[in-house]
Amino acid sequence: MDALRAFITTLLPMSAADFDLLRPLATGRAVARGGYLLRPGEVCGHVFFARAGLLRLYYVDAEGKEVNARFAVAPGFLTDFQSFLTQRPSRYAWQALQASEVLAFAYADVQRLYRESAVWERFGRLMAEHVYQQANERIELLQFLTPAQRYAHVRATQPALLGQVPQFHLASYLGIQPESLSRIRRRLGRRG
Amino acid sequence: MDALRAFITTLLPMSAADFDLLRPLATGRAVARGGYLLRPGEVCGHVFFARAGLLRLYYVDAEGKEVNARFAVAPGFLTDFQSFLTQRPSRYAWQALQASEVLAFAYADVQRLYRESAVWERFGRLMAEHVYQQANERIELLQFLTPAQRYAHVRATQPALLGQVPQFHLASYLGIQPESLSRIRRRLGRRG
DNA sequence: CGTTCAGTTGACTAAGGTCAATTCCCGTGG
DNA sequence: CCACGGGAATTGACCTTAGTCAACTGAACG
Repeated sequence: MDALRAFITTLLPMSAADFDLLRPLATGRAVARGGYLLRPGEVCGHVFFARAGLLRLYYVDAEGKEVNARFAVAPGFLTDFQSFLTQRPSRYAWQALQASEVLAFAYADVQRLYRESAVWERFGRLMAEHVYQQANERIELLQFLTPAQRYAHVRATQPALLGQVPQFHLASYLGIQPESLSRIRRRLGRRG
Repeated sequence: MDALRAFITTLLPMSAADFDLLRPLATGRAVARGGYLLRPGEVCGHVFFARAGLLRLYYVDAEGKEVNARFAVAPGFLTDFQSFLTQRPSRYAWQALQASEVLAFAYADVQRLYRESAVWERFGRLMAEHVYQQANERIELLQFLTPAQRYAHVRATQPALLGQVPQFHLASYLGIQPESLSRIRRRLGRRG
């Protein structure tokens, strides 16, 4: 809970009393390596806060291929925001790449919290804005950079990912094939 | 103003009194074809509501090439949300493709409105969530579809754009060259 | 008319995809 | 301790697709 409080405080400082409104809504949950927090077709009913572990969000395309959309490293929030907001079935899956521990917050609880607390309503806005900015960075990564530049960017900005995420998962995240990533790495030199 | 109220109501129904909090913050502005609401390097100090017209948001990449990020058709909101939220210089430009009329809402006014009105704070959250969903659709367009599929998708979901936006601007939006778009159109057949 | 610029077409290049074979890495069991 | 097995990573050969560059067409406008 302390990690959660610290994380939330970076987005919006709040009193202990305000934070206590959230506390009873949390449900702990452990996910084994390979286990799922969300499967395609399910409605994403929770926002999760990862206390420990590593997970991937992936999409299954028309040909049945998995395409990684993002990775979540603890500590941090994760959800399918689209499915969560609309309460419609998700086309994504959240799978643990390493054994992970999360806190889960249910949709109805979150919506009620928004209604009952101006501070949390504000937090909701800041969170949505934060998530938007992440999405925006991903758009710029995809639209303005070549695959090699995208790899270099990830290496520069999230070097921890390179060590923790298998290369074929990273390739999918970058929008290329594992073979291509291997060749890009050779061209750029293996430092990092 | 009526168009604005109607647009806002689709996101969050609100009383006339609540809407009246926004009314005095609006400043009208006309933009000639080719004119700018925002230039690269400027801080995006406003949220705009387009009452009439057509505009494009574009990015200037490292080689000086313009890449279209999105189009705004009236009625609708437009801003560089990233620059607006952080109040840091934008790397984008908003340019009118057709003579346009907008209402402008200044950053300080919007932030004050959030602080002073729970309804508008909520609207801010819903707006951020809405913008996030748009960003998400764009990510899916870029990451999961081939250029030809992207064109087909735009043709299917925003057919009005095809008639109003010059083809070379659309190509840039799709992440390809004008010559490639021309060939894709030939391959798919020119219906639409 | 002639100028201009978007759009098209063709020839060629470059970069990533695909498929198959091989090597590397690491954990397991003898 | 070492041999083996299996998935990940790499490499090679070839294919597909978009990019590039240049020429040409066509419609809009003065």
